[in-house]
Amino acid sequence: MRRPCCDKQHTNKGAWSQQEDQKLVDYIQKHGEGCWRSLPQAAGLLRCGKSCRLRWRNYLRPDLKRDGFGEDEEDLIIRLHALLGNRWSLIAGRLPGRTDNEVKNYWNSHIRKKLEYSHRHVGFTRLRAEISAARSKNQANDPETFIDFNGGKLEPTSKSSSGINLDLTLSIPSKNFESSDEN
DNA sequence: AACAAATACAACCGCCTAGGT
DNA sequence: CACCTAGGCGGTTGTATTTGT
Repeated sequence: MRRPCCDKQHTNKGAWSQQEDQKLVDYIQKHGEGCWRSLPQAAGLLRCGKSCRLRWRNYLRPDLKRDGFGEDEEDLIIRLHALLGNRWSLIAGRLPGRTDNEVKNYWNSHIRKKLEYSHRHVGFTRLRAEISAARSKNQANDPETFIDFNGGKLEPTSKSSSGINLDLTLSIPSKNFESSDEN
């Protein structure tokens, strides 16, 4: 049996209050991130360490964007998802100010529906064909190689108008590569 | 106006893995 | 090596809000 990450009987659950947020922010500003297990007690929070980490990373971090996703970002998510599947943290790593949770939620609630529509109406099918061709070309050369995949075309590095880094230099994972983008 | 259904997103859960011993 | 732990991840759930009837 796995030991629970904390004593759940003595922790709060559910939505965070403003006071809890403030305690967490204050503590991290003073001491920095790290040692999430001991943080709740040190910060005076009745929360599980994992919960603190999640709250900080997904909501309280000062570098997070809180506005909606732009077209550039949406396009990049679609392309990255076609390459990587549901590896949300990798995808989020390419989107400054975005979290894996945010990207995942956005995918599930917005993009997936759009793509279901697009699948039925040509456009996205063509994009996937391009991606697939790029993939097999790179794998054929050397399975360990890197893909330079810029905006769906094999072109040199560039940045989009909104400053998103579109230089998709990605090491191809050996397993689960043909992952769940068919749903 | 009242209710139901759909949507959006914050948060939780359990598994996996890297690193330390 | 095997074992343990903390941190990270993706899937899923819970709930507040919005939209439709």
